[in-house]
Amino acid sequence: MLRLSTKGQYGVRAMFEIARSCNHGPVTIREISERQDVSVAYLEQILNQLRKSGIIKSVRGPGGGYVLSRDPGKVSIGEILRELEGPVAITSCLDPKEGCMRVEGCVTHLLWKSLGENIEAFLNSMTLKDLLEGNEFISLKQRPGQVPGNIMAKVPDKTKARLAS
Amino acid sequence: MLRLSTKGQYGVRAMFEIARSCNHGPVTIREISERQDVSVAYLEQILNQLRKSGIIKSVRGPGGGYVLSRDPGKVSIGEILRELEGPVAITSCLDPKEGCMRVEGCVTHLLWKSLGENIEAFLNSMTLKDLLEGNEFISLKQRPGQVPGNIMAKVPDKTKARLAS
DNA sequence: ATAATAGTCTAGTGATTCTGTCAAGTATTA
DNA sequence: TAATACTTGACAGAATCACTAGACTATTAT
Ligand code: FES
Ligand code: FES
Repeated sequence: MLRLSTKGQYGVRAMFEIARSCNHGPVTIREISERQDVSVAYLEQILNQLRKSGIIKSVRGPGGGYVLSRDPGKVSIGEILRELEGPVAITSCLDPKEGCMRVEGCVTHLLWKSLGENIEAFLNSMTLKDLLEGNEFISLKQRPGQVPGNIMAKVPDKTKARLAS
Repeated sequence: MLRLSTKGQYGVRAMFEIARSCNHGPVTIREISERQDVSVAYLEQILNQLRKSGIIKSVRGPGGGYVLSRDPGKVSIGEILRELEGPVAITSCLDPKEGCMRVEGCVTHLLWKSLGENIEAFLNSMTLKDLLEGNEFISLKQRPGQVPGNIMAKVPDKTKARLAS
């Protein structure tokens, strides 16, 4: 349940690639495609949508590609996903475009609303910088009984190597 | 993004109706249908699935209907949804039935995993009893700056009346 | 017995959304 | 002017969703 579409997933992975090269000039769609195993044609769609929102900028012609408009620390995962898939809306009742006549007196409405707010807070608190640093597994909230632990403990060696390069 | 199917939503609302009458004998599908505006035929499917999981029991014949197998406080929303829609799986990579070859070295895998665990914890912490008491809007976690406040403050009068009866 | 009540089970179907592909075009640079 | 790269809109197959239909079984009251 609660699956994210591939569009959103690929979008975040593409943004990671752009963020990773933010000090090395623009990244081409082809490069992103090769590094993340997503077709060029599909990425075109996704990146275009993100460009229109102003989150990334494009450079045309030879040597061109995509660059971040902002600091990686200022781009949240929530923002990327909202642009590609619309706002979090667990139920149609909570979708600004739809709504519901039964909200008043509905026993579950606040439940879904609360869950949605939780998710949104999580996604907004996570940025591309966290992804670059391998911090993505730090939950927004530590539940009772859970201990933070060593930040790099769970990061695979492979990832460490890529991040170091 | 991240929409819950109507099946899950209706399932929780149906379970609420069964829980509400847990001291008044079985509830018929017809009653649930009328109180929650869901078709009898669709509810048949949903309740049958929940019955097979053992979460509710059925009584056939006149005067029959459905009853809870357990205390409302022992039935979590997570359990209901898991039964109807499978486990939380933000991405196919996290779905026990699918998986992914790229997990090692994938920069987003832990992000989605962490989000999924957060959601699951929220859903598991919420029970039918909370719904009956109108506590459903208490977020699992109070974020910094948020104050708990009066528990019944946001509950509509309509709901209060229904809960009192 | 039998009629009425109420749950059980299996299929199937139209609508929608998802997950892409394709092709023709525009802008920039060497 | 050729090569590189992004831009845009249309479209199509597959999968999932959100139900509906219909035939069947079990229980109780009369
Ligand atoms: S059914 Fe729409 S708010 Fe509950
Ligand atoms: S793509 Fe499957 S784990 Fe990241």
